Amino acid sequence: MSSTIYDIAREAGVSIATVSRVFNNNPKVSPDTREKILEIASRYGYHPRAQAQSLARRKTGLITAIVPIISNYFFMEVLAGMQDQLAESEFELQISNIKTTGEVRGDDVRQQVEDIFKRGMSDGYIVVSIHFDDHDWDYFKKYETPITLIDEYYSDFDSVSVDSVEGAYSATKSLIDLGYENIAMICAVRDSKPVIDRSNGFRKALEDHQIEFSEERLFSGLDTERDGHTELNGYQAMKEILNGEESYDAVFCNSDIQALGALKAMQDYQRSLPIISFDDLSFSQYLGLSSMRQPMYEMGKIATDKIINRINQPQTDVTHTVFSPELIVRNSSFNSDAEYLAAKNTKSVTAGK
Amino acid sequence: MSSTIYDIAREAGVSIATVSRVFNNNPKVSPDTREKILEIASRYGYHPRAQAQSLARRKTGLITAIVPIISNYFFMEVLAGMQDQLAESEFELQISNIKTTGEVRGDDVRQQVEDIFKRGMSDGYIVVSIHFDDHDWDYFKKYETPITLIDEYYSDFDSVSVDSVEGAYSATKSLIDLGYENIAMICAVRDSKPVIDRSNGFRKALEDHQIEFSEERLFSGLDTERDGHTELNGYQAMKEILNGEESYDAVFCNSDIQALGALKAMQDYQRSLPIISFDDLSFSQYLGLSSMRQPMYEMGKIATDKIINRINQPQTDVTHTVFSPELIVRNSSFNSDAEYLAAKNTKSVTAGK
DNA sequence: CTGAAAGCGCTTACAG
DNA sequence: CTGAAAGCGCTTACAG
Repeated sequence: MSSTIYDIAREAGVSIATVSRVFNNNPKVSPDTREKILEIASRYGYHPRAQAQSLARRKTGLITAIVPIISNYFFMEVLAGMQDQLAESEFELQISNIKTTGEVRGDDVRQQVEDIFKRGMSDGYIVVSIHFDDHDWDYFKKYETPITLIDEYYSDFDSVSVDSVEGAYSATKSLIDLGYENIAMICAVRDSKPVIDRSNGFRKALEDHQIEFSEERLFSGLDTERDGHTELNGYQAMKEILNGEESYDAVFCNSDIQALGALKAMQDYQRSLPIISFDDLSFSQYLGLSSMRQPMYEMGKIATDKIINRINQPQTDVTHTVFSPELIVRNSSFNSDAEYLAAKNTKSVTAGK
Repeated sequence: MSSTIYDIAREAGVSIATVSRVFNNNPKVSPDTREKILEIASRYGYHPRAQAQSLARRKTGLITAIVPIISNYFFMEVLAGMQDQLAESEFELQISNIKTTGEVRGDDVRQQVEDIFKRGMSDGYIVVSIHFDDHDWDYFKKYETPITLIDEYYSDFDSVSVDSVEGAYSATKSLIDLGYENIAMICAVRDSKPVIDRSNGFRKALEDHQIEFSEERLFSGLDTERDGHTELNGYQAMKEILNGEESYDAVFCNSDIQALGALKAMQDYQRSLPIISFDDLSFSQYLGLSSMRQPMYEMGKIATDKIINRINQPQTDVTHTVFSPELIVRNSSFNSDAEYLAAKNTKSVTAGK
């Protein structure tokens, strides 16, 4: 394609080493030479080819975030944290999306992730919301490449996550504390990691408060796109709750995106049930939706910090950061706005920002 | 770091050329040799380094999507289209985010984009929702690299976009046809490209229907984050509309994300105004929000198709695809659900999916 | 079917 | 301050 270091060197009447030095900000180049080279380079639109540099330097200056398409909104907020943290570093961010739904099975997901590691494109990888068992993670150690996990835990890789079980427990408990007794949960695809954790927390909270748990309290929706983390899935699940025999008096919902659908179902069926969900995406505030807040931005920042440290200091001890999600109370927790306002004035409630 | 082609060749007792052939699926390798090499490679976790391959092949097999952080939700849907289209090709997708807001000025944005081109990381670039004047785009031609534009137009690069002016015109007209006469518009940062186009369409629709246009009909909100494409901005703008002297009877809103805030403002102030917005993000259906639909998924697909063609056939004629956005009518267009239901049964309304 | 060799576009001691 | 040369890890005609 375009010009190379040889073209510039020839034109400037110097060796390629000197041209290289100019672009690496090596101070040992005379001002005159430097200026001349810069001028010629800019005329030719020359810049060292990234691939050639990585090869010669034996490092790429890149960090790759590996993200399932599923994580959509969640990831957008994590991403912002990564960006901001990276801004002060010498690394650039690349994003690789992998498919985790549809006809794609577990093995296939592992293969996709492995392919990314194999290509050796980056100096380090931040893997977001991808869940494997210990055996699989263990297998990846053979690539000897720095890896940091977000929203997942494995003992030998740095990680940052939120305690989902505890989060679901507190959300459910807060509903119980508000006086609701017959609580349902909107799940998603039952064997997905978040659903397993959150339904466990839900169950435990009920049992700890002498409310009988049964599988029938769990509604999973029909849509399995993105493991059921869709508006449609939440709509379907809530519809089932509203139209069933049992009359539930409150709902804990697996994710904000599903809650959006659930809210719509309540509206369509002219029924209203208190609901608390999980994530606290940026739009939830505008829906008046109570939610367990995952500090996604911070998670992105911390993970980025960890991966950079590990790239620079491969031998440091592995660290795990686990956040306790915080409940953001908004009016969806209540049967009416009046109740919400009343509650806001007592200290039992953490006001939404 | 890990093993190279030399390690594998030595271990297998062959030349590196043979190892290379195996990984390039060159049929001219004896089955025995192939199997042996594959076995050894898998034991070592060997795979050709992407950087070295690109250098030797003089192509990277990569397509980079350059995206402003601003485009968030819009981009998520475009991305899905790119993924699906890429699945059948030999290319992989990389995403590069650039900052376009905060302290970052126009020149800085150009510099960020240029840096990406310069690094020469990819065989082609899809630039999403980044707006420059002709002079700047012209300047980029010197990189002689394939570029496709989404949500932007420049004569010498392939592009796919939506006619924003026309879209705003139809949205406004549909409000007028419904009988509203005193219509306000929620803008965002006034000199951003989408706002300029959409307010022009808005203005033209009013004027064509003998409704006087004035700058006072335009409400811009205070928040300038992401050029004002935020929930908060929409909230602020709607608050101003509701609390002003003038009593407007309907609102055209610059984007769905702002409409979300506007809806919340109506709720908080216990007032309801018919509203139509622009984008039709996936959640809008669940808000009952009428919106001009941008076919984002298709735009992603088409752009991907164009860039691949150009990489393979650099000399083809430049093509431009311009969509006319389609109005998706939901109940936010009306003063009450009853009106919506009534309208649904006449043919003047395109039903929401 | 296989190997020796040139080349991709850089960086970086080393020597001066 | 500058250059010659080796090396980064591959691919790909060319010759056999």
